[in-house]
Amino acid sequence: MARKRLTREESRDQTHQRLLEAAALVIAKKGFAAASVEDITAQAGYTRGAFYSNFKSKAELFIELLSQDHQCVRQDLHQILDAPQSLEAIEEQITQYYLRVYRDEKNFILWAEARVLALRDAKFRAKLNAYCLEKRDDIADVIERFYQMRGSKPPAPPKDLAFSTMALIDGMRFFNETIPKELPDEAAQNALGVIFTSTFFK
Amino acid sequence: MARKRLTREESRDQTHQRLLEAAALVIAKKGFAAASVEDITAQAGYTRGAFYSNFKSKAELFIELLSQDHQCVRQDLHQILDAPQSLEAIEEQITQYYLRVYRDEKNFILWAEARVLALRDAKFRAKLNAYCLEKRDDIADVIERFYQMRGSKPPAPPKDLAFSTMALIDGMRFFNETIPKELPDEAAQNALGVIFTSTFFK
DNA sequence: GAACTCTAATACATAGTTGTATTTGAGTTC
DNA sequence: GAACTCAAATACAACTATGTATTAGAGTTC
Repeated sequence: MARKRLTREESRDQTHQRLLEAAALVIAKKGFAAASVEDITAQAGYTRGAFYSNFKSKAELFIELLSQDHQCVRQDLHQILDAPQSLEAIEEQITQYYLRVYRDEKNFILWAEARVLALRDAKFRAKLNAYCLEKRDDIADVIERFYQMRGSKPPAPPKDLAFSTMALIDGMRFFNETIPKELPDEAAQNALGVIFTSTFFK
Repeated sequence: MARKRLTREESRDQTHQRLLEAAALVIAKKGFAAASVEDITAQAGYTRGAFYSNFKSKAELFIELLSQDHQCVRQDLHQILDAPQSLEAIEEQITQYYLRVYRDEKNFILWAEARVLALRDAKFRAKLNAYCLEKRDDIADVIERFYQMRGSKPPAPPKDLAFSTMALIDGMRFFNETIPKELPDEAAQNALGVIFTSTFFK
């Protein structure tokens, strides 16, 4: 039960990370605007002093939180996609990967919060857009390689098709979350599948 | 310049409506959570007394605001779609209609706010879902009639396709709003067009 | 037009939030 | 181990928001 005696830097990093995790919980639960600094630090087991000593503002904390999730998702995605493979394998792996991400309710809510915040905070929007474009480009790469493998031409610029894909998935995820009864997983996947198939495989 | 002397009911209705309009402005500007009752009434030229005399809560006001917009949009849509017409005419009119709705930034933001609020307020979500399903059914009707006219079978249940359509449009609208530089109107429309075409016209 | 009624203003009491200024104490340096 | 440094706690002052209770005054009723 010997608890390690932390160095100052380790201790600070621990606080920093705990605050981020607590913020994820509280923001998902109450929403970004309604989540007070007090709420976040209390959830993490600290007082507000810890917050102001670690972050300049709530928005800054939030963007760091999103950054971490973005990097995680991105890394996972690359691990799947970077090895060259067959069309069928890619399809299968993307589906599997997608199902995994799709299930994570907390992070889904965080990104939804982030999007509305981006509508009115220009600085925040700039950061978020950067992540968004990275993701788009990753997806556009896949689409481009996909069409190359098939030897056909994409029906629109791959980057635009990538935006469409992201829009479609996010939007469906929203309905799936708020009206699960009317749009169960199977229906959502089926509808997505139809559109993907007809767009990318026709 | 003779200002009409209003009856009590007229006066009350006027206040009610003005508060709704002011709320639309303020909520779009600051977000639902950050928009205080004071902000809203001040914007309308009243004090908080007017608010509490007209609404039970901010959420109730908001849902009424959304209801009005929903009914407007719906009525407009029906006016276009209810008269039987050719495939080409429908396509053209939907495009025109869509472009009009697509432009309205304020209401777009309001619905985005509404969606995140729906994630955590069950009562609010129930109301919003009702509007959402009405819209889905309207669109599903169009899709169904569309395939009947063409004499082919829809590739998925029309209601699910309707959800996809809504998801896609909302999602693209979001990118178009936050990253207009990367996704200008033409690109968004083009990408949407490709997906619609390949899904519905293949 | 006097008594009445209801809408919106005002007053009030409470509670929550923010950021900074200051203090405390655990880690660091020598 | 004494002096030092910095992360986090605490204290503080200003501000904002909420809902209700009460009041004022414009419409209504007779």
